[in-house]
Amino acid sequence: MNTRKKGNKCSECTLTLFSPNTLSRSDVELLSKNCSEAEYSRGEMLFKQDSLTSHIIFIKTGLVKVHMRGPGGKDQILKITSPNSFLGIPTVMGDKINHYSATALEKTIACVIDIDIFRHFISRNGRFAHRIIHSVCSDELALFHRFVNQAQKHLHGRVADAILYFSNEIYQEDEFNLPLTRSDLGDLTGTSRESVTRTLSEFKNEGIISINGKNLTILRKDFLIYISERG
DNA sequence: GCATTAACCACAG
DNA sequence: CTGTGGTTAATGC
Repeated sequence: MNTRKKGNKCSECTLTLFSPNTLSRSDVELLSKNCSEAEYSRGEMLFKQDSLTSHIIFIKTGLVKVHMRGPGGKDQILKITSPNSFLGIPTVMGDKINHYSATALEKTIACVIDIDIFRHFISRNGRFAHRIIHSVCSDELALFHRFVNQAQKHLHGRVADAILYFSNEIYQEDEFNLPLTRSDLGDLTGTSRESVTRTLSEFKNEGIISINGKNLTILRKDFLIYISERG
């Protein structure tokens, strides 16, 4: 496998921009020798639950779902990862085996980084480590919120949350194409695909959103927020 | 009891 | 992959 394609310099990669002024020139040089850019198409797995890991992945463009299969065999989406973030840190730092899978939701370009070099940066470069801890912590906070919301809100609130999440966090638009199937939305909101379908058409009938297929437009964001807040 | 919520199942585009 | 309808279990008046 070609690790350094012509014109594919680490110094120009968004990874080095991830935390400005933290990686020295020699760090970047080292990184160049231990990472490789890869492209994943929709539905392709970046890594799979229960398999061994040997890499950290940095998402440059695209969208990835991080999901875990539970004891009942049902999938739960833990989070959706957008560009400029790392994937697989908990696995690499906490265990050797992936506790979850990662699957591309759309065409995704990512940098695959050797774990030893990643650990090296963490232990030698305080600024880099700080930046990583910061991102791991915001992930954890976001997860705490989702966890509580999931447990305490009703179906409508959870689906409203998901719509607002895509609109606010991912697309910054009121109109967008859902990157997930209904079944995936069920896995994300902890419900069944049928309930997602029903809830979305109820929102549509009530004039809160307009939806056909994957294309969704938020018509009454205030209502959506209201529903999100009161289960 | 009766109503509501939401999962599960089956079948049809 | 989606939408729909019927059934069913749990929970709350």
